[in-house]
Amino acid sequence: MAKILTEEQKLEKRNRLIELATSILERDGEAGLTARGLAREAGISRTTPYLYFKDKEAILNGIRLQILNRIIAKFKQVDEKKPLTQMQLFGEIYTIFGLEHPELYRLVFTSDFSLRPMLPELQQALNSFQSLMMSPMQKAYDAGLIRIPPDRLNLVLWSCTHGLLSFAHSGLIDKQTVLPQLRQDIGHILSQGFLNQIKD
Amino acid sequence: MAKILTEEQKLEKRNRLIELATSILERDGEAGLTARGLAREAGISRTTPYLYFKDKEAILNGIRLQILNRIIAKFKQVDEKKPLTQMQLFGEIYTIFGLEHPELYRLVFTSDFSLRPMLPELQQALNSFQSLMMSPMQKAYDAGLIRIPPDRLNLVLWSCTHGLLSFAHSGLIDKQTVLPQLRQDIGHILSQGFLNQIKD
DNA sequence: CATCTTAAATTGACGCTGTCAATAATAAAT
DNA sequence: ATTTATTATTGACAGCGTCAATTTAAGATG
Repeated sequence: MAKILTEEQKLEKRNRLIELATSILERDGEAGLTARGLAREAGISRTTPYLYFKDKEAILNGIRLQILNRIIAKFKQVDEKKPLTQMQLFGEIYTIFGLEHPELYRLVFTSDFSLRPMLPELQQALNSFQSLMMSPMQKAYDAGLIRIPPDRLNLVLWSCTHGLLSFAHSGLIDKQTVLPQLRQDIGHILSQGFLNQIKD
Repeated sequence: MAKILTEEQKLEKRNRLIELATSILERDGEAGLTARGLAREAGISRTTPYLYFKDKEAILNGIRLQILNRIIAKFKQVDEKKPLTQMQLFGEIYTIFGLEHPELYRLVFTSDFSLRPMLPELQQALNSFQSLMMSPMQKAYDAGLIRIPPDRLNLVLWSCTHGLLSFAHSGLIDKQTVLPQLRQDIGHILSQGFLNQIKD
């Protein structure tokens, strides 16, 4: 059809495909997301997606990247100074996203990156995400509000949250118990085990 | 070939297929487990598995059931009276299984049962697993060793463990950090937050 | 203007998958 | 020996990811 697409136009087309793929994923689940189906819904021919993506995995990586950036953007919108409150807000944002977008969450946080090494761009986005997630913990630790190193606290809270979300997605526990459980038990864990006693 | 197979013989064939499917799953991952490949390795024709399983999902359910029973059997081998030690042993058994058999673990504990209802047999096996997992907590609670209801404690510990395993499987954290992290932080959480102070 | 070049898109093809329907093979019953 | 019922196989279909060959059409060149 066309010739000489600006690099920008190419990226635009690629991004439109990623957006569409994301919505298909959310609607039909991972098994329902196919390169051919994506092309069909985009109104292009079967193999055209392969002009913009090396293979199906590249499409998935595109989605992963977009989702991570979405979450990062939400974190950055938080306007809150007290580190502990900020930490809690980050946790709620993360959890609510996981509850509202099970398929997207699963794609980002439960894929297997242990065989082929992770795409560098994705690795970098994950690093940004992680350090953003940990920043309030770091601040709290530096301020003496917490008596456990931030990376360890992060791992405890993150894995606990992730575990609950995973069970909720599996149907092993009720979705509605996730947030209350987290608020109650993480609050309990923090106040009893990890926080220094502060008078108000 | 044959006619009139004893119900027992049928089950035997079915179980042999499940065993084979399990080893394929462990070797090649979920994507590498196909009904046709299973038949190939079993030395039978393409569609013969469908005589013993309604569809591919039924094969997966067979594997899930077998694995759960394996874990349950390991729990039952534990010979330990002190409830807190028993609880810890159960946790280690669970975690080590998850570390050693990532594909099997994923199939059982991260599949999506939220769309179609879970197979009743599987639901029942899961219930057995859960109540076995919780039994030392229940005992500890009854004995006044713990000040949080067993179901809540179970959810905290289980989700934290599951989260770490899931991250290890994804490659987001190092496998070797899982057990130490659990021993350290769960121990910490328990002693600081959930256990009553006992003199020795 | 017409022609050439080249990037973009399409169609064809291959082997793989899950699964249904039709057929074959075989062991027991008559 | 023939019938019957059960186990197994083959054929077939649509869908998939993906590579190769082909078509399309926009800009460059004459």
